[in-house]
Amino acid sequence: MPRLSDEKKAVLESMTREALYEAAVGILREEGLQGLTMDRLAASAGVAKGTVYNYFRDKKEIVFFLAERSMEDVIRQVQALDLEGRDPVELLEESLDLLLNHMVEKRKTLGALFRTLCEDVEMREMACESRNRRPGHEIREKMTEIFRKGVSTGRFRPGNPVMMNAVFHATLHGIIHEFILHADDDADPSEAVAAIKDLILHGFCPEEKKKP
Amino acid sequence: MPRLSDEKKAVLESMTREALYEAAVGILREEGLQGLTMDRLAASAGVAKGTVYNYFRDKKEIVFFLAERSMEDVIRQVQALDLEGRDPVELLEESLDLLLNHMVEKRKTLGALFRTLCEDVEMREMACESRNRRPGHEIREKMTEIFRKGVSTGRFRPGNPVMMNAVFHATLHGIIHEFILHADDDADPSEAVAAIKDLILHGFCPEEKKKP
Amino acid sequence: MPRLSDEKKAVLESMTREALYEAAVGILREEGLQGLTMDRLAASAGVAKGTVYNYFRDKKEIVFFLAERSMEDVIRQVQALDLEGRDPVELLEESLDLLLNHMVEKRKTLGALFRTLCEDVEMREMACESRNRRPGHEIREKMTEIFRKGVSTGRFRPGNPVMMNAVFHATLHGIIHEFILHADDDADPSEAVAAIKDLILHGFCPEEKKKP
Amino acid sequence: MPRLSDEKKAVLESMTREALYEAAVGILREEGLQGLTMDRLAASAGVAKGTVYNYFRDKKEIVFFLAERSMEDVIRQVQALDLEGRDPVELLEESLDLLLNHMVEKRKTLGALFRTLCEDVEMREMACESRNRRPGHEIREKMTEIFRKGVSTGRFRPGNPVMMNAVFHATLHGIIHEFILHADDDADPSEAVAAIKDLILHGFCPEEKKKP
DNA sequence: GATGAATGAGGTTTCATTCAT
DNA sequence: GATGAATGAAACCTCATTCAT
Repeated sequence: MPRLSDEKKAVLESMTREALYEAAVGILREEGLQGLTMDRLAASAGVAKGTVYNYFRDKKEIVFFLAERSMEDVIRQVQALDLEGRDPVELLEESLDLLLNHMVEKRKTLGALFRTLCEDVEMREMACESRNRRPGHEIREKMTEIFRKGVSTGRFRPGNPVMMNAVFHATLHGIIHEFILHADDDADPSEAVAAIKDLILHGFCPEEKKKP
Repeated sequence: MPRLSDEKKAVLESMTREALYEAAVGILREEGLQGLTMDRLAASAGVAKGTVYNYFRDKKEIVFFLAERSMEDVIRQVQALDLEGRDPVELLEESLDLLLNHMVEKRKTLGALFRTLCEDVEMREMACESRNRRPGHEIREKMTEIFRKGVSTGRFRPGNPVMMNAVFHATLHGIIHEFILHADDDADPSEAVAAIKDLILHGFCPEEKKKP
Repeated sequence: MPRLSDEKKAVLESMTREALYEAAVGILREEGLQGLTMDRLAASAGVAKGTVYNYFRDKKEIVFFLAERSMEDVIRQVQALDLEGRDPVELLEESLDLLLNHMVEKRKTLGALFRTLCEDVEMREMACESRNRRPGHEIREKMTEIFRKGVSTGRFRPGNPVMMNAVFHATLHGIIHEFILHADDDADPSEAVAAIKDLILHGFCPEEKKKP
Repeated sequence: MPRLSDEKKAVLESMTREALYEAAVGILREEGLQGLTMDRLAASAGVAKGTVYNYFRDKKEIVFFLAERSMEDVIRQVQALDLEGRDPVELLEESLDLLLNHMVEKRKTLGALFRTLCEDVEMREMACESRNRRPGHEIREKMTEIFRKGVSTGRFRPGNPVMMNAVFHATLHGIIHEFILHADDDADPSEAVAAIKDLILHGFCPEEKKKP
């Protein structure tokens, strides 16, 4: 019967992990990154301080986990995009939609995470150590492909696809900070989203017909 | 007699302020935001810790001062732009040049400042309390005018000028974080700057002739 | 049937005890006393943390066990010395050889143990509670006999044998700390050993002929 | 009038230092090294925790300070010994008297300190980094001179003076631990002291006439 | 009996701010 | 107005021990 026991354990463990995730996200939303202390996190998740350290080596690992966890969905969605035989402009628009929706939904969490990731020197180095640890790198890679295709097929303006991709992400990054984060919680972000799409699509793709 | 004494005082005071500014910027550049403690600031400026508190109520005020001080130049430059009888597209490009140059020059300082300003909940509220306290608001206002003109004259794409302005600043903000901050100190940012200009100008202004 | 089962149990239990001993000694050797945490001990011995507590009430008991276990050999050897009809000087030298050899071999372990035993107030009291719990007390008792004989036969200098014995052990104790412990791992301790023997033998036994 | 002010400050500072020293010694005496936490030290000295860190960078520095401070007297005394034209045996006895008296007086403090110094890996390295930082090194150096003289003049037994010196100090070290520390607080240590002197003097100096 | 996740008291250190001189 | 020692809240992290499975 060890099978059952193991399963139970796994379930319990994942429950605690989940509780920690939820608690952390909640704190970020309400009090910002400064409120995310180990004490508060433990209390908010309903576990002892030491327990948190059974799940994460240190605070940095928690932020990493949060980052990865809160991007899981959108990473899957972007990765699921089939590039073959598709118009790069359409692909850019589709992925932009995915990303913007995701950002609107998780604005607070993402905002806090990006800031943490940028802020902490050690953490930035950790993230850059291996390309693969940088949260969201999968998205960047997929998008690079789209930019490459768009440029090579002439559907995008000429330019270095890698640089365009970087500018693209920088823009999204800025949007999170400046825009969504500062907006009132209840404000309808749809107008802003439209303006951003406009900038990006016109900015990268030459005139002609875009999705009306 | 009191007249002269007052002047002396003012001069001395402004010298200390200046020393504090220089010291703070130096620390930010070398050690990042985390290194900016009151102890280090005072020591680096060559004054006592208590003296810092004679000039600034608390740490937040210092960061505010830094923000304002390090944008003074570019604010003046942007404000000096004469909008009358000029082509909005040209104006957009000119101001973009001003802003990007400024950003490249002061990347480290600005990066640290923006992050602080975003991060701290209290500080954000303080900044929003009165429109006028938000550092750089003068630039935002001037740029809004440009966007308004561009849209109304048809030189820019149709849209809400206020929203476009916000997207514009968000993009610049993102650029600072993602781009300039992460780049190696010695990396030549000119290619990135070009890509950004491309995005912005094409993104906001309809095809036709742009500055070659 | 129960007989066999009991035996099995005993064997298993002693195996675990042995594993714990080996693991503890290994940790002491490599990382010093600070590395000896219950977590590391359990992991290193290949058992669960809780299991350790089935074998030892608490951490202090482990250190006690280590102390006793690592002196077992030398205790047996010293106890095996036949005092009857022997020259006390010879006996002193023989037992000194035994003890010094032992110390050189197990310097790291013994060093860590002695320090722990000295340090912890509770533990010291526990050790003194009953004479019999003090690790190595058998050696002390045997040596007292030798000193008694040596003094009463005039082969040793006059003095209180108990006090001489205490000084003798204190010296050995100091040697472990200062000498063997600090020496490089590869250093040849033979010169030091010779110097110690010299001090002890000349110090306790009046001139004449010693083992050349 | 800055002169007076500076003096006052110096006095105040040295008073706090003194208070910290006294408090630390008191804690060591009563609760052993484990009781010496920053919290307790601060409370016991009547200052805030942060204040302790204004005087010592970290805990290790405190222990170092204690070590140096509690050996100051005896270091001065030993250094004051005039080696010229004196009998090495007499010198050995005199310095031994100084050291033993000192040890009897400060047994608890010294015991705790030696143990700390031995125990902490980092600290041991710190002490050994430069010969000069090892507390008490002045004594060791002076004594080496005595041993050198004693051996070269034939007043001591033949042998490597450096090694003899090391054995000498190891013995004293062991004495502190085993002997004085374990003895009841009220016990008269004079008999023990006599036994130690006997061991050392006979151990290092060949028969003949010693101080009666 | 074995397991190892949970516990939480306790440790060290940092740093913005105050205030007597 | 300048000074900087004192403050103490608050942060992160460790680890011996317990206990439900």
